[in-house]
Amino acid sequence: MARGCRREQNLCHGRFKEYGYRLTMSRQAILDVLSKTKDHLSAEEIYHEVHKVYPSSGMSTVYRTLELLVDLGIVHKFHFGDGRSRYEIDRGEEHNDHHHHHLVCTKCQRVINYTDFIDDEIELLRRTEKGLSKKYNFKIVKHILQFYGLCERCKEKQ
Amino acid sequence: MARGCRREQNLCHGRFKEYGYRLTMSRQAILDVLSKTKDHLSAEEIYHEVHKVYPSSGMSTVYRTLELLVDLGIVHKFHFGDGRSRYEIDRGEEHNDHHHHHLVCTKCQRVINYTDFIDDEIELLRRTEKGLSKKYNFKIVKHILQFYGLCERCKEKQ
DNA sequence: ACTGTTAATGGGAATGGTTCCCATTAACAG
DNA sequence: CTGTTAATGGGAACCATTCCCATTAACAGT
Ligand SMILES: [Mn+2]
Ligand SMILES: [Mn+2]
Ligand SMILES: [Zn+2]
Ligand SMILES: [Zn+2]
Repeated sequence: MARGCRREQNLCHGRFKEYGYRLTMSRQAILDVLSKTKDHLSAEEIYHEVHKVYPSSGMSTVYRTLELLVDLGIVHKFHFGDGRSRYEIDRGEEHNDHHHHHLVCTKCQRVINYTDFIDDEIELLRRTEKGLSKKYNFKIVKHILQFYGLCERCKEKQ
Repeated sequence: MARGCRREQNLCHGRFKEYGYRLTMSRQAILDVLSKTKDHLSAEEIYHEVHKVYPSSGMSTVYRTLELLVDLGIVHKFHFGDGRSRYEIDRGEEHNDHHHHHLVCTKCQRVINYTDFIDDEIELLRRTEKGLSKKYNFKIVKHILQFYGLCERCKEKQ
C-alpha cells in the first residue's frame, strides 16, 4: 500500500477493526486516493485512481466502500448539480482548516472550499441548530451550505 | 384550467409571453400543481398530479417544462438525498414567508420549510456572499442551506 | 374564424449513475 | 495453516433523466 497520510491509516485501521470490518486492499486504496486529494471526486474518478494502483478492483466495491465510509462519518458525500455524487474525506478536528463550505460554479462545475467567514458561519449555524432542534424536536446531524454562481473564468466569458 | 393562485397565473402568462414561450395546457397544469402545494414534489409526483387533470400529458414534457421553469427562476430544484430531484415554486417577494431553508429527515425523507432565525441567516449569508464574491471574483446567484438529521417520529423509533 | 408556421408535445428508446446478484476470493481468528 | 464468512468483481438490473422524431396545437397574421 502506498504511503498516504499516516493519520488516515491509523484512523481507518482503528475504525475498521473497531467495528469488525476487514481492512482489505480495495478499502485501503480508496482511502488512500481520498486522503491524497483536495478535490471532490466522483465514484468513477475514484475507481480510475484506485485502478492505477490496484487494477483488479471493481466499481461495485468502490460504491460499497464509499457508502460504508459515509456511514462511518469518515467521508462526506455531496451533490453539486452535475448528476453524480462527489466524495471528500473528513479531515477531522486536528487541522484548523477542517470544516469548510463550498462555492460551486454552475457552468464549469469547479468547486472551491472556503473557510473565510467560517467562524461567524459556524457560530450562527450552531445557534440555528439549537433553536431548530428544540422547536421541531429534530436531532440534527449535519448541515450543508453551498453558494452557486459563476466563477472568475466563466463569468468573463459570458 | 383549474383555478390556482391567481398571482401564479398572471406570473406565468406574463413571463411566458414576455420571453416568447407558448402557454400550453401542460405548462399551465404543471404550474397549477406546483402553486397548490407546499410539498417538494418529484417529477414523477408532478406527472401523476398533472395526469389527473390532463391525462394525455407525458413525462418528457414534465421534465422539459421543469427545466424551463427553473431557468426562468419560477421554480427551485433541490436534492434532499433520495436519488431524485424535487421542485418547489418560488413564492416571490410579496409574502413574508417567502425565503426559507430546509430541515431534512434522512430516514423518512420528510422536509420542513423553516423561517425561524431566517433574518439572522439571511443577513449573514448576504455578508458572506459579498465577501466571497470579492475574494474569489465569483458571481453568486443562489445559496442552499439545509440541515439533515432525524425528525421527531424517526428519532424516537430508534 | 381560418391558416401557416413552427414551438411544443408525447411516447418510446437511449443514457448513465447506482444498486443488485452471486459465484469466487481473501481477511483474519483460532 | 485452515475454516469461516465478510468482501469482492463482473455483469445484469434498475431507475431517474435525457434524447429523438413524427405529430399536434399555440398563436400571429389574415
Ligand atoms: Mn470540500
Ligand atoms: Mn421548501
Ligand atoms: Zn466556472
Ligand atoms: Zn423522519
